[in-house]
Amino acid sequence: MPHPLVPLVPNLAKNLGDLLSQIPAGRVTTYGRLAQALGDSIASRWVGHFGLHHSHDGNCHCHRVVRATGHLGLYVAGDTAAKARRLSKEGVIVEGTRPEEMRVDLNRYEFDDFQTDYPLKKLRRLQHDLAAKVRLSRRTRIPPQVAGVDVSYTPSARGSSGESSTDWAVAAYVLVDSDNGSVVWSTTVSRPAVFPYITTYLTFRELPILLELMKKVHRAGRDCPVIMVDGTGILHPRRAGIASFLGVAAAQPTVGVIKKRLCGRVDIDDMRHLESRPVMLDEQQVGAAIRPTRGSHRPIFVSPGHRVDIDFATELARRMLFGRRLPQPLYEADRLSRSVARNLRSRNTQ
DNA sequence: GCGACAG
DNA sequence: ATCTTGTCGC
Repeated sequence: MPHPLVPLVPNLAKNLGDLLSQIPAGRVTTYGRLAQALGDSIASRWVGHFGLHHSHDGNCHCHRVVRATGHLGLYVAGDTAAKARRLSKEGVIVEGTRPEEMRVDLNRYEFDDFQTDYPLKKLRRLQHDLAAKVRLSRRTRIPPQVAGVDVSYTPSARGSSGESSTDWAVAAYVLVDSDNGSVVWSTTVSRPAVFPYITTYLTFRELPILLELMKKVHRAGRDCPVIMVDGTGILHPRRAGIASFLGVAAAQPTVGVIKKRLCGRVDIDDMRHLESRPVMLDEQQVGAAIRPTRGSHRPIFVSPGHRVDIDFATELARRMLFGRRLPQPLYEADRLSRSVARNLRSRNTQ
């Protein structure tokens, strides 16, 4: 039985292709405008990446996308000068001679009348709905075993003709003994990665494969009382990181751990080894920063996913460190998923 | 100049 | 996340 969350993930590449096809000859738009038409300007970096790596043919309108400054930017089917030639042929005046100076007058040519249903807005709605289901339950007992999950990727294999193919995702689940950090059991799952990485939308890239992984874990009778996730929980602009999604979807306690702060404010000056400091977001504590090692002052950031509170999430992360920067379940899940992804790549390369 | 955003 | 060589430091 497919999970209700999975079919709701849109085909963002197709949505973007549809938007591109709407830009008429003689007009241009910007990467940011396209991202807004998708529903969130934060996606503009992915739009730029898509512009340079999508499967391109002669009918594609991607040469009609320029930077917010009016500068032409890069082109998938040649250099910036080739992009300029195509625009000139369509009646757009390109100023400047050196490629990095070439620009168009956006006041004159910008097209922004997109027909769209804003797919990323719908995903934000899903995040708000999910946040309302999160329960921050008090907990004190560290269970005898703790699980960690992480996802790695194979670089997309590029054919000699230059067409790009889909990345493959590899998800790993590692069960660790909480007294000594040794690996008790592990498993992995692989599948194509369809949704792109867009910050604050990581859930829609990785939740489908994590749910498939959890199904496999359940069939093997290896469910765990608490799962650590390489991603954040309520430490998220909409209080709905991937650890919260996984916890609610799988109805299990989850703890989110990240290496780089996603949002919120925290004072990390002069932290002592294993000290923790609150991460605040809109006057509310959403997690904690922990200095995990003696050597580096660089903290990790922990937050509740579901069915745990901030104190438990913090204490669990501390207890699972065993001297490493990352809690042992996540360290092992990272190593395993990465090594399987590496082998997948070499198999596909030959 | 400011802000800078998981994997 | 992945791409990447040597280099620096314990």
